[in-house]
Amino acid sequence: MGKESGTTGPVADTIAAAPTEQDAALKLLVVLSKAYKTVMDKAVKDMKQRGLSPSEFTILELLYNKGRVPLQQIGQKILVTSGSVTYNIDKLEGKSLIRRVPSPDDRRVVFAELTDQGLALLRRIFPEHAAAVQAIMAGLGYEEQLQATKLLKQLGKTAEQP
Amino acid sequence: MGKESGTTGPVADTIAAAPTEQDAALKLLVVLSKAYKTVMDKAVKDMKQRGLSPSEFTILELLYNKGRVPLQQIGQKILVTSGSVTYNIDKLEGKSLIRRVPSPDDRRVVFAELTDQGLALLRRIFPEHAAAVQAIMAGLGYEEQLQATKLLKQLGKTAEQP
DNA sequence: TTTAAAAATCTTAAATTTAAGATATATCAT
DNA sequence: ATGATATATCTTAAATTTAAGATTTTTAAA
Repeated sequence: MGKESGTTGPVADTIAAAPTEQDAALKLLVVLSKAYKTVMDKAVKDMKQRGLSPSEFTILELLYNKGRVPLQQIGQKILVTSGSVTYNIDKLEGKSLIRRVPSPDDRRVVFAELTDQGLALLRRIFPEHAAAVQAIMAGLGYEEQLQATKLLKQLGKTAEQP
Repeated sequence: MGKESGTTGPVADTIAAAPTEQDAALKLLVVLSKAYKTVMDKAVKDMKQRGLSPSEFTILELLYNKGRVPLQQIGQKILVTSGSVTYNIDKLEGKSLIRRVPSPDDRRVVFAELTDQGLALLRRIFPEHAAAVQAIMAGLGYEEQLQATKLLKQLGKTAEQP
């Protein structure tokens, strides 16, 4: 038996040779998953301490940055289904952190926007959260973070398959 | 009003200056999330076409690569809770793709291992899936994939906070 | 040995997400 | 205007995940 070779499969029993193209892709998927979950676990812990689920927090953050946003765009931005948007917007509205505002131009459209209370909350919470995220990402130096961002952006941009 | 500046926040109204350290960290989190979800969406689509949920598939893949694995280690490897492991192992056992094997050494421990049927399935499915993953990751070239893997591994390795 | 603490699996209920379809409105070509 | 198609939100049920705690077994100390 050869030495451990990560998640590369029953084949890879060579001595630290360069991975094949396919192995590189498979390994990237594994590492991406693990990094995402590890990082998210910590970020989520920070969010929950503030009484918000990750989806709730992400929506609030979006509204904080963008102002008034149609529900549909929220789903597109944070990549969840319309059902999930409705569910979370309901919860946030129940907490009086956001409000629904019907569009005057298009009666199908409903905007979400922060209430004064929601804005006040974010003004207080966001800097703390940002500091927490900074700490979470400290495994990479500044330049490495920029590099990772560039690569991940490129990876995420792969054309949608219709 | 300044030009669009991504998700950097209400502050960033400078002209494409270098992001602050905190902005770099926040942006990395956003880009990591999006890349993960975009990539996973496609990988999951591939898995579901084969009648398996992502968790089921990931567990099968793990057993395919590692052989007999204690349930607890499965949870650690794929980063889900023990409840989720039980749920998915039950489903896979129901499909006769894996079987539970009690450890002879430690009666608390239960191994999961592929059945002949499960092994046959993976031998057929895995190469196709690997090809799909390769296509999904094609947004990055080979060297870029290695680089991304290195960075993500480093990022995911941040020490656990007790 | 008895006890205390740790570890592994499972159970249960609640939380969350998705998938599919329903409804209302808008757009566009007739 | 009419009708067809597309879009936006919501509803519902099912699937999945988590959180918390129960049970069993192991380990180590007294």
